[in-house]
Amino acid sequence: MEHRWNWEQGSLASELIQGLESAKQLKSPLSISGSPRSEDLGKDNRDTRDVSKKRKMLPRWTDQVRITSESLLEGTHDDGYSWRKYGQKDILGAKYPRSYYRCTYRHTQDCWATKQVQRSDEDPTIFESENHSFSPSGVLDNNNILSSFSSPFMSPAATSELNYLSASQSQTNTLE
DNA sequence: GAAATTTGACCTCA
DNA sequence: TGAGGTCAAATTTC
Repeated sequence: MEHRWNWEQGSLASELIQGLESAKQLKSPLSISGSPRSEDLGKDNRDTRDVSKKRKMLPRWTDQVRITSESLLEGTHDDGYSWRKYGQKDILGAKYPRSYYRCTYRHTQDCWATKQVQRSDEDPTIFESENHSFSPSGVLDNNNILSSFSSPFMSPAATSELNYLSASQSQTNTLE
């Protein structure tokens, strides 16, 4: 895992800058510190019942990225995780389904990170990614924070979404 | 044949 | 009780 980070940190740094620029342009609620959203923290704090059955416990944060033809040409970026899709759901009020991804090495490397990718209704070129990452000890790992924060969008997850987007756009073009 | 994705069912929570 | 999140069998891809 660590070797992967070293291998990628150069490109990740530029990705981070790009992501921040995109976030500024989008006026997204993205926090520079990559902290979990306050509303979610509040929700988690309220939930002090049966610990074993708790859901939505992991620290999480969202990021938004506009997918452009340029970013497509740049190829895929890896965020340090290998993501595997485990579900997709139609979300009430959302135009596009939400996809659910988890770390491929969940069992072999105790990697319990998950993320959700949701296309924006207003702008289908924007993908909102919500990351839930933590180390097995329950303490956030710095690499996890940075890697998930910096470039979660062109991993296989986003690539898959892009394929979907491309297909949708092709259909739209055909219909027009 | 192994790994990844799809998708319907099931579970949990508000 | 409905919506969101996860599981797991079936299917697809490499």
